[in-house]
Amino acid sequence: MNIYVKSLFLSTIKRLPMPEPAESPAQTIADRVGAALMDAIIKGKLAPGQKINEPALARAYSVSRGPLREALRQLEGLHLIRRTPRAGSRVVTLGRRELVEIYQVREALEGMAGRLAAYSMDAAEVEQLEQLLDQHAAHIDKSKGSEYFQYEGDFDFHYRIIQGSNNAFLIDLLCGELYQLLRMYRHRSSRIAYRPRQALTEHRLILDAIRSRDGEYAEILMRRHISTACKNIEQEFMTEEKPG
Amino acid sequence: MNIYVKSLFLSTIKRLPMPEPAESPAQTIADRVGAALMDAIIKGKLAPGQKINEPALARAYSVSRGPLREALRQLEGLHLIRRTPRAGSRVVTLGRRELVEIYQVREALEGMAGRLAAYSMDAAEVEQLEQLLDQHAAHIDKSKGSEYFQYEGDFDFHYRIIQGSNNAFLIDLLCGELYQLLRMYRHRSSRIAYRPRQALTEHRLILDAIRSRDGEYAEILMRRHISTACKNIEQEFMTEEKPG
DNA sequence: CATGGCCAATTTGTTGACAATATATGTTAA
DNA sequence: TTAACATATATTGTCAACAAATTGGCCATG
Repeated sequence: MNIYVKSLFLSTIKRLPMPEPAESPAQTIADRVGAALMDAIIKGKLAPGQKINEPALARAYSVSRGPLREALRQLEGLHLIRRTPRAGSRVVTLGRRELVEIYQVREALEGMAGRLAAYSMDAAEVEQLEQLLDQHAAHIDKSKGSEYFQYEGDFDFHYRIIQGSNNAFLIDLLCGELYQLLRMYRHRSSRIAYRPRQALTEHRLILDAIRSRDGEYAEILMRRHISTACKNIEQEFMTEEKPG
Repeated sequence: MNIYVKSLFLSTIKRLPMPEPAESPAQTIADRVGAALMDAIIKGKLAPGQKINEPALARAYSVSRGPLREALRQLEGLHLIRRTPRAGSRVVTLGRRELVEIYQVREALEGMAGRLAAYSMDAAEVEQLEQLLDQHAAHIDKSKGSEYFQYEGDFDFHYRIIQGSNNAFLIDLLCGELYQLLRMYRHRSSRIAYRPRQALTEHRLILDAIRSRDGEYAEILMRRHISTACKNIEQEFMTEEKPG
């Protein structure tokens, strides 16, 4: 009996120093083609509503249909494609209705993330967040052109707050599936009126609320911030549908 | 996806490992084995943390490994299994921390569902909901024993409110992935102190708020209701961990 | 001219075999 | 005995071929 316990104990110690192969490129083909497809869908290379031809796609990515089909299952879980049992898969079509629905959910979840972050983030994380916003301010003052960076920076801010919520399930939900859909909208209306200065101001307010550990206020501010963003994109949709 | 939900709440218990193809002819093998695995995980036939052996499982369900792997990808999206690239998949382990995390998300999302339902449900749906609660009351008065029905009834109530939210994305999120995890907890602590009378009372309050189109109040009541449920299950966990 | 059924061709679903990798076992040296 | 190494087994990942089913076109018919 002692022998069992001892050897078991030692073996567990031996495995502990081994870090999780998080960064190692030990990804499978299915994972890689899944990521590639995700990128292609978000960037519009696969148009919304487009039918997915498995043999053709497999040839395009130089893989077999097995991993491809696994990737498609994964993308279905991310709401990026819709498949009907024996009729094939299509890239999801995101309209104005879906925009509002997704942003309603996002408002609730990221509002919660803001509240939780106010309770869970430590001083160092808050400090880093402030530095991030300083960088954003510098970028805005310097170059008006680089809109792309503004978007990425916006994502970065929200991303860190979500991470700061310290709720693994929430993090998974927001970063895993919801954000891919958001990126799809972003890419589509890339010439949107983003107003980086207003966004930065709102970000600073949220940061202040988090720093003073006012979770409820952080949630309110985050919800307003997201609600505003939704209205901006929605307006873009209107001008898109009625180009007159 | 809808098929899952349907079979869930009609509470038809299948003893066969896989649903007969005749009942779901439009489904693919991967879908059927996915549903069967989901059921097996939720019911504990595949223990939490258990390693998944693909050849063995494939033999058990009389399928090839292709569809099985597709099903595993799907289950991974539902957070029911976790897979590491070349080391295989394991059934997810749900502890107390995960319970709180999931219920935090549930509280936010179902609270929102309650609010939206107050604005979107029509009079007929409200009426049907009231009839459902009347049935629950009758069941509680008649038979104290059938705890199982109480649970199913609880799910049914929440399910209808979610549907009433009229937000397809929210419906998909709550009914699709979150509810499977909830069912897993429920099955694990099946002897939980459920208190159907208190739940029914709270349900009636929520219904009243919806009927009077008071979305904010419906949200508050729903959040409290879910928060209470979480505390109940959490207490069960404590007695489980410290059986003294 | 429209409609309905039939046939062919493309596409999806599935399978079993093959290759690459990780896990387990057994052996040897310290 | 422990630790490290080498081998062997088992399991995961991948592929190409097979089976089933849907889509589209075509022809015949009302």
